Amino acid sequence: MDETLSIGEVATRSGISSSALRFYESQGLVHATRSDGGQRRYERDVLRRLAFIRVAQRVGLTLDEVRSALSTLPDQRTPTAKDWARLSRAWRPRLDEQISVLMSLRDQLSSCIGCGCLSLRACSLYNPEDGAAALGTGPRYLLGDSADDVI
Amino acid sequence: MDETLSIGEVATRSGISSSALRFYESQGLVHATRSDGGQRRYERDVLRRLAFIRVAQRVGLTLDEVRSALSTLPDQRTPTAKDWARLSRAWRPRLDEQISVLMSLRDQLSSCIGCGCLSLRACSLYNPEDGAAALGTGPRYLLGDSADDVI
DNA sequence: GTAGAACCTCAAGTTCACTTGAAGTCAAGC
DNA sequence: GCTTGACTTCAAGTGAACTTGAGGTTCTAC
Repeated sequence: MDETLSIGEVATRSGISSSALRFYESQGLVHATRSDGGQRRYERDVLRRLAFIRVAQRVGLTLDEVRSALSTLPDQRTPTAKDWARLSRAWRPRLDEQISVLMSLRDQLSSCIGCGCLSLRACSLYNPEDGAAALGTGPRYLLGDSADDVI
Repeated sequence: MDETLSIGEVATRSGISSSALRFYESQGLVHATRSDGGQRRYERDVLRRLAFIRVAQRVGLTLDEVRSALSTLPDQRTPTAKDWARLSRAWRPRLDEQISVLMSLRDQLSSCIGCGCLSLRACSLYNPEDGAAALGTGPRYLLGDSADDVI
């Protein structure tokens, strides 16, 4: 009975696939030691770390942001409940904002449904307050551009 | 003064880039006639269609879903305000669900912050009610898997 | 000691919603 | 007539978060 876990065990217990675990390691999100034969061996506290990652993703963080957050954890000792609480507290405003954006979208939609306009200054579904600017190339998962004077 | 718009005019008025407009056409989301020289000419009502697409994306629809929705519009006549209202009414439950998922995440997070657990049955941040199953390959923008017994 | 499951690496593929670039054509004003 | 800017097509690239596959090694159990 040793104290470490194989990648398969971690995958089963965390619900995160082995390939994703290897990917996370390549991205510096988790760490594993190796067996004599070169296979990954995980400390038990990796599970909490993975839990953090999972929930952070649900909150909408990118893995880059997750890495930054994790990098503020102490290196020397196993993080405590307090450490994790500190990190997750930072999500609150973010969640609040997401919720309020969706709620205002819903409310505006209700008033737009009456007229079927969908498209005007009067409607303003177009101009969400969050000025999420140029996102570069690639897909846009949330559009935040402005587009006035349509129709 | 003709009645149609060039791609540049549509881009300016809709806030959607020319390349995106061409892409939308290739995906069957919008339609354009052609000038004698082969350049795109848009009817004025394309702007409302684009408005619909934009807002639908903000609600979280994929372009595939947008195409399905648009395909229920009448082919023979220009869609009326009523037509658009019918389509956007379908978004309401979707928005409601998104909001409630985020709100329960926020609430659970609040109670978890107290203990820093982030990871347990007691916490349940892991098991969101929406059973969004195997999403196939590619990135996961919203995780909905279950992973019990972590830690 | 060996079968078979589980692991390893590395490169390439996947999805979505576009963008970028190359190489050429059209349209408007002077 | 000519320049210039706006347009055309088509192929390939982008970013995020992984997955898949090929080809090989290790671990465990009998």
